[in-house]
Amino acid sequence: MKFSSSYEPGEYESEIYAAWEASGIFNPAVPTIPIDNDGDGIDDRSKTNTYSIVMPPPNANGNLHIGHGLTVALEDSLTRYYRLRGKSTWYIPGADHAGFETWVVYERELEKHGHTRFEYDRDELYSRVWNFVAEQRGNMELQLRALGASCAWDDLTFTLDENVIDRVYTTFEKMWNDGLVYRGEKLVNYCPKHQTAFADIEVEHQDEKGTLWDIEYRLAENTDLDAVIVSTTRPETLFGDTAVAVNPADPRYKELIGKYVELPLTDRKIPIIADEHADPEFGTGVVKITPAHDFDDFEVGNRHNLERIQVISEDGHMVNVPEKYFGLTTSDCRKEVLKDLKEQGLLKDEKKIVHSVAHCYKCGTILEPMLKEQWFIDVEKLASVAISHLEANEIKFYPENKQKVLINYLKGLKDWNISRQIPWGIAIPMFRKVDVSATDEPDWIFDRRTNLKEIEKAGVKYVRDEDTFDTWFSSSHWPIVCTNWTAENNNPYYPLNVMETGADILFAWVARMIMMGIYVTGEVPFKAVYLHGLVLDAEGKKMSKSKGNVINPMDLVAKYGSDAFRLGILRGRSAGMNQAFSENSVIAGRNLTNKLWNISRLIQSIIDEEFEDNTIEGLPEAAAEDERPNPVKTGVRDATRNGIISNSYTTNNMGEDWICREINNCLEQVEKSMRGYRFAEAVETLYQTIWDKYADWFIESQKIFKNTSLLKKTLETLLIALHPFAPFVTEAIWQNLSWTDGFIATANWPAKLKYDPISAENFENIRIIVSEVRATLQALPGTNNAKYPLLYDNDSLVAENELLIKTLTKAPTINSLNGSPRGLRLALANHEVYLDVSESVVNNYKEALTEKILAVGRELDALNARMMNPNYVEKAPAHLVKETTDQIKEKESLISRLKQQLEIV
RNA sequence: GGGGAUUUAGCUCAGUUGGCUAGAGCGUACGAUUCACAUUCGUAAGGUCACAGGUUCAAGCCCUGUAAUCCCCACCA
Repeated sequence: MKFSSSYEPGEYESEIYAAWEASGIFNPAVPTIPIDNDGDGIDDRSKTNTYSIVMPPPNANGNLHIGHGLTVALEDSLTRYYRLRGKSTWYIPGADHAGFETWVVYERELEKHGHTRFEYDRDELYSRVWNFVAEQRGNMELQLRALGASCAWDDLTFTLDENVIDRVYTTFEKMWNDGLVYRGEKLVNYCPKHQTAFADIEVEHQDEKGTLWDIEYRLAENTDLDAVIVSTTRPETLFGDTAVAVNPADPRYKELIGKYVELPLTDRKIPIIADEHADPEFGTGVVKITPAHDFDDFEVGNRHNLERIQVISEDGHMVNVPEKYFGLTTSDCRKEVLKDLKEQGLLKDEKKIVHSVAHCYKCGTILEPMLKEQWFIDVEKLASVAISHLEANEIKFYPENKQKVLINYLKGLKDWNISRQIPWGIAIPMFRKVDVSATDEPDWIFDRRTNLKEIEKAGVKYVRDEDTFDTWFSSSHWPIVCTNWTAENNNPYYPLNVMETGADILFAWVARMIMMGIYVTGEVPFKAVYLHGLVLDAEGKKMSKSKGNVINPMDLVAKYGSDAFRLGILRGRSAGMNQAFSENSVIAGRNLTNKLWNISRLIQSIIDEEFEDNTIEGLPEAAAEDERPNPVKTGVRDATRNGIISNSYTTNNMGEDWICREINNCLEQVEKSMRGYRFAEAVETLYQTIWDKYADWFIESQKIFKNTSLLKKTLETLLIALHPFAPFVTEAIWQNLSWTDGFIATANWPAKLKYDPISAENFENIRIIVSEVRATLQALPGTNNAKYPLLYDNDSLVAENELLIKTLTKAPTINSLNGSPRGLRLALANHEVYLDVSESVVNNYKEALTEKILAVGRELDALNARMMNPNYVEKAPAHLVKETTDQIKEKESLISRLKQQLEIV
């Protein structure tokens, strides 16, 4: 006996994964480079059936978290399903240099050792981080294997691989030539701690309590008013004020437009301008304008040609301010300014308010709007082309509504800042002219030689821009670089069949992949997008380190097995929804794997018994166990795909026909669910079929009538169907069964089973009878352990299945009454089955019987009411009306029988 | 301000062109048993499908409105 009494995932998982990997079955069957074997000049691969999917690359030096666990469960189920369906599947793994994330980790590391980034130059830092990542790398790859990800490891793409950088530079050059890249001085969100700018999308806004101060700005000339009051939450920025604005339609200040006010604490005079930005309803209706430190004011400044005075430096200290305040931090400066304003009587009021404040998503530092020269992508064209492809429904979205959400986002998209002031990333391939005398040469040139700090072209010297690309700029090329798309080859793996990723990066990543995919290849990069929501803790709360409710997927894998984790995390989950997750669902998954294991164990023992019987009768002995090729042990497998081995089978009784029907339904349901990306539904269907139908009814009935060919066939079918979701246990069983061959991972998806539908339907009656016997036994008062003989009268179905019914109900005996009823008649409309109990027991059951009659009566009333409605009879489909009529007959017959019973008592 | 979603059993969720006498897992209660599996088997309880209208022979599902919860984007001097 090779099957132990329970499934121990730890004994099989790593061995099985190693065997899969070594055998090469995870590599696509169709080459990923062009071929033309038939010599017709057309790439043969474009004629084949491919399925491609790329992994959103996990951080190269990190560990997988629960979201990765979900991603793998989803993507690998798809991959394995389509592999079984005969497609050449290519699941491409990746690793992310995770620019900013990794940089933050490394910078902390530097700090720990008493260093700062400013002690090193860019190239030095880059190679230091590279080594740091190299040392840490590999954990997450092992974890992906533990989760069963059937990806093509040879094709793993790292976001800093040469081909990635090459492709990114090619695109950037094209954009530069197309005029989609420009260098501009703009306000950007800037983290003073990390000293880098961010894209709008990386900024986290939080509502916070703050103070709104009213400050008096005195008029510099004589008018009706002596002064105006402005309100601000950031008094320290007043040194950067270059105007105050009023709304042109505001009658209160009409006369003041064009006049000047004295800027407090300075000797500057600034103009009063008219701009729509000033809201007459807000505060006094007068607003100070600080173009260098506020996004709205920046716009106002552009409209009125105002000077931009930067008063906060990149490391968060005051500059370009009166001596007294110079060099202070912004918060110290604020205190000083408020104190001084108060002394001069210019601070008029202060109010507590709640306003939203921009924070660094990594360190939480308040972001400073900072005036900087950066590289920007003009997104207008890219976005509008993307919108037209989206509106043509070239990409199917799961959930559907995200398509609209994405279009809405693209419509309002602003130019994209792609410059980052951190060394860990892909260098921006732009060089600035240093020789100012070379007036004919452009200020900036594109050049790929970013390994050099300085280059010379046509005798002119240029120095490299020190900035790196926003990681989303390079990762927007992900489907292109992972599939090795080129303009020359007609790559059958591009576009991807599906892009599966988190709904939270729809804008940051998916939107950009679509824009870039179309820009580079002319085609959308994937045919479908499946977005998963957040995995929340058991209480529905977001997981976070600070809350201490983080679930580590690897812990669950170690405890219950990889399959249990996958089944558990898929359960009850649907596209785009944030959903709770608890260990319980993993336990349910573990129980299923164990159930399946034990089903297989039983079936194998039945096969073994038959085999022994046959050998006794002198049939030729099968190959000894040891001679059977075991790919898990040898790491080698037959190159041919497996067929289903047990193709010859027949059904011999109703239970067998019934299970064939149920398995067919299950297969159909799974196929349908997978087409619609309804993973939870597929898992649910398999769970029900394997447990409630196969084990509880079919296997139980097979304890009486053994049909080994059908047992083999049905077990294989269910194993294969479950394989995409529970790859390890199904493979472990497959390898342990005596008659299977090769890997289940490359088996063929099962065909529908043949069966007799009438016979299958009859088995439902048996199930109804058995269930009624069990329920009645439970309901009989005071008869907990009692077993009663079964009696029946004039019932051919029961007569033919005496043994089966007796076994399933655990009745001591079952006999025909031959026309003289006794005992308790069961509540069955079409069958006469009795429990052989004494009159006193029946008497005790009277109450339950009455209740039952009432219940059936209520159902009957509802049905009758339906039929009384002439509109129903007239308008409802005929088959429904007939169904109702039949049900009425059945209920009536049941009631009359139960009433008879009651009368007898 | 703009956009998107959710609300079904104690909990987590299914319920796909309306046919439902509303399902599952977990949990609960009662019972069983050593025979593939106690990671088991059997039985049961538990729901005015958020609320109010409407359309329809028929509404959990479609329409209108209301409430609660949540997310994203923009803005908040």
